[in-house]
Amino acid sequence: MAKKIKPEDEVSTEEKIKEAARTVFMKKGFSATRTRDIAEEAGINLALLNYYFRSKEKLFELVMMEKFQAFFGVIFPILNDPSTSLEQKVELIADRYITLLTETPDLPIFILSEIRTNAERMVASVHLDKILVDSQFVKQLHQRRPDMHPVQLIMSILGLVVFPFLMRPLLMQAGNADTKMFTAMMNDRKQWIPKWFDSMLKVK
Amino acid sequence: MAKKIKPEDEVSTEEKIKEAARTVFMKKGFSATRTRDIAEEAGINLALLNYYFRSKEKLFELVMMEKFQAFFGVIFPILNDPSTSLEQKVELIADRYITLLTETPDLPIFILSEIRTNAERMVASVHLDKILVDSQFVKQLHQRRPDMHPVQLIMSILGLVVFPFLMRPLLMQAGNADTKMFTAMMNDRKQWIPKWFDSMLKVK
DNA sequence: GTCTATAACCTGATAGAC
DNA sequence: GTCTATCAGGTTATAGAC
Repeated sequence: MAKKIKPEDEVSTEEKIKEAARTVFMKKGFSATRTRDIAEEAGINLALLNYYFRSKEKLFELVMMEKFQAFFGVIFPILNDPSTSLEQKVELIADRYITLLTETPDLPIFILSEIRTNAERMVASVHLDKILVDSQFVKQLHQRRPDMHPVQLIMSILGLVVFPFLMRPLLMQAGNADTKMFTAMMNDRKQWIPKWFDSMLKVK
Repeated sequence: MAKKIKPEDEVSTEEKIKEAARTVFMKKGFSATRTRDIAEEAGINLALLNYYFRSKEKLFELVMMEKFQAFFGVIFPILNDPSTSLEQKVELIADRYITLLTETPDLPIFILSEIRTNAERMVASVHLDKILVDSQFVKQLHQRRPDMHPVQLIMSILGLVVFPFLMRPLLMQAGNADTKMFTAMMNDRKQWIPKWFDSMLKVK
């Protein structure tokens, strides 16, 4: 307590802008966002945004890197953990992603939308190729089921976990689900996705 | 032949603009697209765009409705066909979607991105709720597996089929796949997705 | 550090000649 | 129908006062 100079609730202007940027960029994407929106959301003046972050692009990149990290940071450590089995990896991915995305459901559509315009730059910072090719996951899968392509398996798990969050706005608007029901459905998935893959992963 | 006034390759200016709009909107989305981009792509003047379509928004809505129809028009007739079994429906969905998306891989990200900004308007034109609730698919599933939620099943099929196309830019940029390999992987899916669901759909 | 005012630029849309 | 020129409004970014 004595160490703190500022009280908990006193947030720096810089952080206020960053937080506002997270909110607005996530909701509308880069192109549809105006710096004025961010300034208003932050409760500060437009000029301050440029004072702290130089430009809309620089501020965006900051947010993007953060979100990118949040999204892919979940899966990489799991895939590379030598102490877990294939089955446990599947279970962990399902569990961690559904937990993360239940908190921030807009994350996948944000990432995927912005990748569309910016695939080159984004990819440079992930190294999907390196990370996948010599991961524990790939080795384990090759040993167990050399006939299965690791990318196919990853895409299947992520498809089952992430895709519902991409359809969420449509489902909820159409009256097929409310927040509570959607969350319940996703928690169901935490249970049966691992079971589903268990039978798939059995040695032929 | 005698009926045709214009030769095959002579495309009307209106159609040239529409086609350019499809290309540019699909690639960049509404906000990031400038009417000047479309005019340039069409090889015509900016003024002509407004002459034929009045505004950027009107032109976009045209394209959007078309693509929306292309995307959802695949699944609805299959779900409502009384002459096919559940298993056949799964197989048809996988087959038709993978064929469609192999031709137009940008379709899903386009639809989902624009829904984010425009969920309300879009949903009005789909009636997901009505169409799902009293579809043949729902009836058949309820009879066979009353414990399974139809939305869960649809999301799973679509997740497995559509999600890879959303990851495509990332995979290809990262060097994990080229166009040919991606297409091969998706054709694999045409085969095993139906098999996968077959065992799932068996009566308990 | 924070504000107001404004510069500099971009973008959708139109007027008017041909 | 098609073009050039231009308007009107909006957007990012900065200058300069406090």
